[in-house]
Amino acid sequence: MEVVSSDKRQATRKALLSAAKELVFEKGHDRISVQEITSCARVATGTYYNYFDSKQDIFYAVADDMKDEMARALDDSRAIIKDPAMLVSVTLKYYFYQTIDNDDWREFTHCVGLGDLPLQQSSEQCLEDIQRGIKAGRFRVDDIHFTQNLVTGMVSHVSREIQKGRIGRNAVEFAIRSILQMLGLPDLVSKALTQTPLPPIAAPKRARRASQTSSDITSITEYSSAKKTL
Amino acid sequence: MEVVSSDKRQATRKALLSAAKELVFEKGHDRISVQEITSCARVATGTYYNYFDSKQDIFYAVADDMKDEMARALDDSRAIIKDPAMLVSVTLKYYFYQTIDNDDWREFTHCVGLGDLPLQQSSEQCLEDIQRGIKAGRFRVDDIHFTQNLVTGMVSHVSREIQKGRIGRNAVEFAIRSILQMLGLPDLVSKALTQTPLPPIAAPKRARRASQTSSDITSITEYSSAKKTL
Amino acid sequence: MEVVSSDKRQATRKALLSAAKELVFEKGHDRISVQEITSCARVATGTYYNYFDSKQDIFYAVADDMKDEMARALDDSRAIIKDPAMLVSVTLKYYFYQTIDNDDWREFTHCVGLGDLPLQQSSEQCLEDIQRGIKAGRFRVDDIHFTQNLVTGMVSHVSREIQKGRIGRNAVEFAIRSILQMLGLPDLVSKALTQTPLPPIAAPKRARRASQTSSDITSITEYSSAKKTL
Amino acid sequence: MEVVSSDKRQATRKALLSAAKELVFEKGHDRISVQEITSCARVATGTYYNYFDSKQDIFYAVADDMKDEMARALDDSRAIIKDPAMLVSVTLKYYFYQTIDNDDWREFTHCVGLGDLPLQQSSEQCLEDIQRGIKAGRFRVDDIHFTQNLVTGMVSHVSREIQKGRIGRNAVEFAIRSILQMLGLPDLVSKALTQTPLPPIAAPKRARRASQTSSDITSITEYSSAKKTL
DNA sequence: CATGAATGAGGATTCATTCAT
DNA sequence: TATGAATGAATCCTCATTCAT
Repeated sequence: MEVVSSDKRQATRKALLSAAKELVFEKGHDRISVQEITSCARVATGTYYNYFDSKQDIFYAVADDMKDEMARALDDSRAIIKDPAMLVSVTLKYYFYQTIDNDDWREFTHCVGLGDLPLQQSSEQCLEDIQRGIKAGRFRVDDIHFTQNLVTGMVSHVSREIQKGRIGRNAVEFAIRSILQMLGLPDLVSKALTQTPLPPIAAPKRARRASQTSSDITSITEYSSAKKTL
Repeated sequence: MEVVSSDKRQATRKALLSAAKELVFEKGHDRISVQEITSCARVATGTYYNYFDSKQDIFYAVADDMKDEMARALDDSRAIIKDPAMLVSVTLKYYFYQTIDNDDWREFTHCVGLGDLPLQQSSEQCLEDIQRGIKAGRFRVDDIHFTQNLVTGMVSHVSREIQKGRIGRNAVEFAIRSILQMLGLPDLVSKALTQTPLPPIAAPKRARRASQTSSDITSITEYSSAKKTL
Repeated sequence: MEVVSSDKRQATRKALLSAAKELVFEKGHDRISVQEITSCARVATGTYYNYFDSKQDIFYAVADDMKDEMARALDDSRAIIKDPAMLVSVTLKYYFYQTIDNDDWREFTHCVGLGDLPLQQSSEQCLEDIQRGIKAGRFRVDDIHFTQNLVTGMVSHVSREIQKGRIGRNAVEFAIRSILQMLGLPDLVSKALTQTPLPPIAAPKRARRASQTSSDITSITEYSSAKKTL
Repeated sequence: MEVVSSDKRQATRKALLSAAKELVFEKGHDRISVQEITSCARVATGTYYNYFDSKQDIFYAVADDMKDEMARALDDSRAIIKDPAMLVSVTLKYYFYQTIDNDDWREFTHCVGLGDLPLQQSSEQCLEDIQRGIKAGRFRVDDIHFTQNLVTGMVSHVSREIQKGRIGRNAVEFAIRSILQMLGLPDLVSKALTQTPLPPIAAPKRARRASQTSSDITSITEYSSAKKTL
């Protein structure tokens, strides 16, 4: 009974979330009305407020949803990694590149007025990862919470700097290596771990409508391959 | 009398523009009402529509205003440059860095819903620059309009890529060198011109409130100096 | 089974009534939603409509509930009174003072939009009382129904006048005496019965929060003792 | 120009106020929607918000309006009174009886959720009256502000008590006499002034629809004449 | 041109009520 | 009967835009 009800409830909630997500990418957050969301989700206006307290609320929920998607996509890869250091390395790398490259996320956070919010590992999981490494004898840190906080801060900071073009993309590897060193790993190990290529993780993407930006200057996009030489 | 009236007209228009600009940086574009703009500019509500056709209109005007400011700041430097190639080089470099670094512009275009609009040289001026180079015998191009278009496109494209962190900042010099070569300059000359340091141009900036982002992770900001080594 | 079900039914009904009553005294009638009532009564929204036909309905029911409480509190006193004239006298006095002094009732009726509804004996009971007096040979009236109606009307009228301050509180005794005379009692008896002090009846009251009105003018409250001399 | 504009503005404002006042007496404050007010005032919905900030606001304005009416009605009488003591006496008496008897005010404040707000002289005017008496050598008080506050408090308190029927109407004279004594007048003078009959002041009244209360019991209203004997 | 009152469509939010389970 | 999700009309309020003066 609870299950049935819960099922229906979740379905409606999901419908609203999907509608909201879809609309955000069509128009900008402030152009969207609650009525548009509900009619797009094929429910009545009032139904919205059975699930969210205010118009803004749903956007935060969508953000959480996207974060969960990210996390889930990574979980499969994380599951088969035994080495704590490798786990940290892979996880950080994943979030770095998602923050930088996941245009959906960037567009969404901007549209919704969340600014340049970086995609990040939950601090809980980060903490667990560090603790696991300590138990396994691979990490050595003084204050575990402070360390976690610092790691989170570094990721956030470096992501932003890269996004703003103030530092290059290879700063990612550099940052991860530094973090691993901070966790007490020897230099060489840090370096080695960093260079391990990312296992192919199916980062969630929306179906894209053809971007109109590059189409008219395609002949120029060869320059982006220049990054290898720069 | 025409002059006086015209003066007054420009004054009112300027007041409206200033009000709009100021408000955009305080609140987000959609939080601003026409009535706020007019009351901030100390004119009546209706007056607005003697100068602009719609609410959106003023934001485009503000954008143009900011572009003009940019252009004027550059004009002094351009005035003393005789060599067309140098002119192109300096101008492109200026707009590149403005696009990338001028946070006011970025914030403004975003707030106003103009997206990631790059700051660019007007196509007219660009055309003139190319023509001047041709007359002076320094440039050699087949189709002058096509060339101008291509240049504009490249700047736009490369700016965006840098902003997204997909290529490093040094892509700027690379791009300029490529453009100069496209215009028919020999390799060495292109290279030389590119490396000429930018004369100090007083890029217009608003008074900034201290950013709170990096302050709490200052110990980490050393990494941003890493960009030199990366 | 009918009994069990009926028991449960009454319990739910009571829960709703209590919730409604409680909420009325916290917020004003229009601030209360059906959903608040149900959640306060710990039942589902829809359950409400198994007991009441509309939102307003429950407030009438609460009013009846309060009236019943009043009546019950009086019943003990009435039970031991044998003399019909005394019964009428005591009953009328009770309702008079309840109407005037019972702030809960006043607040409630106002909040709920019932206006200045006086607390009154049910006309049925009033009729019985009169009939009993007639059978006992103490009352003498022409038209029993008309008399009952008149009594009811007088109580209602006098209560209101006292509440509006147009006549003093002692009008209560005067009114009762007049009614007794109307019922055919000799003058002296009427007078004597009227002056019989009210037996202490535990008038139902809610727990009150301290009134903040008089506290700041305490030095003045001595004047309220003036009522004895006026 | 200012005058013209102001004229129109005041006209609209007045229309809204009248509409609101009228509607309050038809329905209860919460039954009234802004749209009803505006349509009753024959203006557009939005116009309301050019004059009042919220739905509640207009009711406070109506209250002020009614207060002003009261004050103006009294002003003629006040204008011809030279003696400060007489001025105080007459003024207080006026407000007392308005608070008690003005059913419009009572109904209005209740409907609007202002409770039993007493009609009072503005504290400014009260202060002036006291000061005038002092200058004329008729009053003698220690702290003028404290005295004013006390007077205000007494009026408020006594009004309420009378309304609740806890003290008789004659408490009015008693209260005024006490106040005059507080202001330093000799006993006999106070008494004499108090008994001066109120000059006939045209207290503002709305056209009343026939009250349904007393109509059916008219034969009983003779009892209200009982107040003389009580 | 300037003014500012008037407009009314549009949007967020609430809530009495219904109904399928 | 109980449930609680769904409904959508109603309400408050905002604001771009118009227009008479």
